[in-house]
Amino acid sequence: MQKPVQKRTLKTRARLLAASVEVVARNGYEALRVEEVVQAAGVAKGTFFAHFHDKDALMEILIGERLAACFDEVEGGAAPKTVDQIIAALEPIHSVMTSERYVFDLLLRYSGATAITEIGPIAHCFERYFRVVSGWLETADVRQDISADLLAEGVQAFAIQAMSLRFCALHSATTFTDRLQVYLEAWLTPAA
Amino acid sequence: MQKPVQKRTLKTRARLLAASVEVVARNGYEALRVEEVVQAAGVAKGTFFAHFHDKDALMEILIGERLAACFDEVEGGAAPKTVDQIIAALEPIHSVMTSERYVFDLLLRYSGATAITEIGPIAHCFERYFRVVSGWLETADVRQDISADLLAEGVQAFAIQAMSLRFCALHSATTFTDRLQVYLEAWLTPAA
DNA sequence: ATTTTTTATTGACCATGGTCACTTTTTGAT
DNA sequence: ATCAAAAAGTGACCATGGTCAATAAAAAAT
Repeated sequence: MQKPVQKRTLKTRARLLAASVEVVARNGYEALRVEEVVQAAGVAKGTFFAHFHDKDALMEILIGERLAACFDEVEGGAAPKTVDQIIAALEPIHSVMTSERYVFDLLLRYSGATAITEIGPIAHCFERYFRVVSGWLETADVRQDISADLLAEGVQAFAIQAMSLRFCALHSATTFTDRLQVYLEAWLTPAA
Repeated sequence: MQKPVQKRTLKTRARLLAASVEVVARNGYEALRVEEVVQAAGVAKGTFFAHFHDKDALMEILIGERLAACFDEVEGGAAPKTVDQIIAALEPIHSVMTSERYVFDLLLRYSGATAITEIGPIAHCFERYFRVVSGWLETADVRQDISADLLAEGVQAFAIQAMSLRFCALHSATTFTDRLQVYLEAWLTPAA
């Protein structure tokens, strides 16, 4: 996968990815079947697994790309200063992350790199989330007693918590945004 | 499943659970195969799925029971007052939760109730986690500007974050306990 | 006791992700 | 151009979770 020298390889991989995007567009991520993808791409099943270690690896790429596009957009704008602005700025990212329960579960599963040598697309996204938020917090209107990095880790933890509860029937009284706002105000601008 | 009136049903279910515990004891949760369980229990495969909706439902029960035992133990002790004491008190629970990556992933996946009518064993555990910690925080040496409930939600979020990073090769420099301590001090006793 | 009805069990079968020995294609050396 | 070696592709096959019509057992009705 590191050195796809042959032109054929690139073309096959591109066909597989294009077919996957198409299949996902039709029925969502969860409903994607490898069989469907290889048929749409016109290759054999074995070829799929020569290009992607497993189905999850393909999903990582697809979802990772979508999130990367979100990050590009988000980083294009001005750095948010307040809690409300931060939540608003992150909204497109959180929206994609919670677009499907299946997607969110997969994100959590691959949020950390298993081995140092292979940092997957999703782990990259979480790294980027951390860096972006940390960058904002350095000049934002927030508590200064702890580092922006630590604050950013907390923002990530609370965002994940709020997204988790979004899928939970028990806590559906509060909306995702409202909950995240309560969390982040308590975390970023404590009054104690 | 609600009304197992027949004695036979209870016996079969008990045999399946006992066999499962045995299988898990031998090779861990991840390696459990339904085929292995039904063979050990001496029943047909279909019987398994008449008693448990799917493999995950069995896992929820097994892991839920283990966690419940931890909670019983933890709740038996005195209420911790400081961050260090809280971390120490929760240690047995966090230990089980991170005993296997497979277990942790499953916990995250079922931490929320899908439907209000059916709160699974794992969702119950997280509810209990929340209640226990919230109870402690009411009389603990922590910030008082926000409710104990909100503080407890944060503790849960940070604990999950710390546990996640425990499985992440990128952030293995810091240990789980150290990281959680940094988080909770910043969350529960902010100096700003 | 016999029949009927409800409940539990069975195992052949299916769906789907993943493997691998073999074939085909490409590349590079002669 | 020809051939040997390397890379890519193939599809029959496997592993495993899950289904369901048929069967057996238990409970209720007669």
